Amino acid sequence: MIVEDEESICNELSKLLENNNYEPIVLKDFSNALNEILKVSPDLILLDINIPFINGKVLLQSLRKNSNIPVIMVTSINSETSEALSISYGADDYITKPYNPTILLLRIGAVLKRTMTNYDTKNVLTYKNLKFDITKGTIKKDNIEITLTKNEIIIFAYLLNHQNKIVTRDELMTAIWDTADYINDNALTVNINRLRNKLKAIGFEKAIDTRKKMGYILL
Amino acid sequence: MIVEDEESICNELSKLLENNNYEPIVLKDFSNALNEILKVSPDLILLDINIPFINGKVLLQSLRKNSNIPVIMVTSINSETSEALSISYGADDYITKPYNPTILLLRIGAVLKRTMTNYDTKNVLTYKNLKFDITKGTIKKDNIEITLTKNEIIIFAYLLNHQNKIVTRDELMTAIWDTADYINDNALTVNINRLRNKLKAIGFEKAIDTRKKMGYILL
DNA sequence: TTTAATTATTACAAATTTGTAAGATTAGAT
DNA sequence: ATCTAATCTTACAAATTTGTAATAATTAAA
Repeated sequence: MIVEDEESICNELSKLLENNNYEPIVLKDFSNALNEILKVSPDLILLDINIPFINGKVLLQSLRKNSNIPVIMVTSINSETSEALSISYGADDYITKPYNPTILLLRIGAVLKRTMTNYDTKNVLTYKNLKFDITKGTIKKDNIEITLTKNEIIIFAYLLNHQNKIVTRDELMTAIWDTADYINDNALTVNINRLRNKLKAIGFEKAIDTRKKMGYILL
Repeated sequence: MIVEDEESICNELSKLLENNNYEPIVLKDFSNALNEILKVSPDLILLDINIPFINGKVLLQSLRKNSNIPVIMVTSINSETSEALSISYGADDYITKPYNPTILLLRIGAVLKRTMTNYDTKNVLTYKNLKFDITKGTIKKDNIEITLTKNEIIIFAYLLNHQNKIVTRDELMTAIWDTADYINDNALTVNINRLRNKLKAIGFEKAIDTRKKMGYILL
């Protein structure tokens, strides 16, 4: 995700990233940046320190209260103080404008490599403003924590790994029982129902949407 | 992991990778390559197509029967046929010698980026010649599959994420119950015991080693 | 070699999870 | 607007998982 107000730079960056098999998203509404970031949940953020409405460092600080999404700070001034400050606010790396495309790509690769292997990115999936510990089967939102059972974990993980795509009932049944022609096809419905009730308890009433005759989708 | 017989190239590559925060391991014994690879379970393999004892392509083919570890093929001949063949044998990318260091780093970054985000790398951990589906809590070895319970999943995942390091009983208790001063400290011992029995059933009798007064270690 | 602390094993009861059945609701086709 | 197939809800019994306690085995220190 590119968080940057100069449109020419946004376009340049988008093209560069697309050509290297990334899927750049440009953040436009800075007034609601934090929510937007949490909603999209990008793999990495290129964050310009000088954006309108909100200071980049302040945004980073609030983001860090909810998320470990890797952030590379982008700034026009090359000062050691700036760099040190960015890192202390929770940035993963720091780069100055004008950037060298190759160097930028290498830094992105390095940050992703570093962050993709730690516990949190391997075992904790993020969905909006909640964190799903896939191993423990716990979902944390603010200070509330709920616990999922084995089948609920499988369903939620599957939906999360296919977010914004319709997932068929057969797919889910195969994920749980390794076969879709389960004796009682209602068993899935019941398990979905149980998961939904737990999600409702933490304020996600309409997270799992039914697409009749097609399947389910995690919004 | 570097699979290459020319020592000068090995040294060069190792230095390059170390300088970029990777942890290169050079494979020396080609006669037992497959087992060695599965034992080490590296994040990525640079595989020279012309190594002694075993043909690189054959090695890749046997590897793919057990593992999805990303592989970049290295060859001295630049032919489209070679490239197509490597990919068809299951390589993730292809590069020719002599390589440009920057390009190599970019390709490594690109391959890791691609592979780190798919289901198998996010939800399936590899341990020796078995695969642990962290979401379903199943361990597969050859054609045998065992199922772990919630606590066993937490313990095994924790040990796996701290492989070859001693893990204290307190750490494990905190991982399971969020607090180490659990009412009955024997509960952990019992759960370790249950996990060990299941691992024994698939031929991993001595995987979890006790380090008395210190904790446990996954070998 | 003996001793004491640490870790392992086993069986059991309580708690949780799961599938099932039976009935209620919903949405889309006619 | 009606009907029907698809999905949902609820309660219950069976199966699984879990912690506990009592006892056994092991290891490191004295």
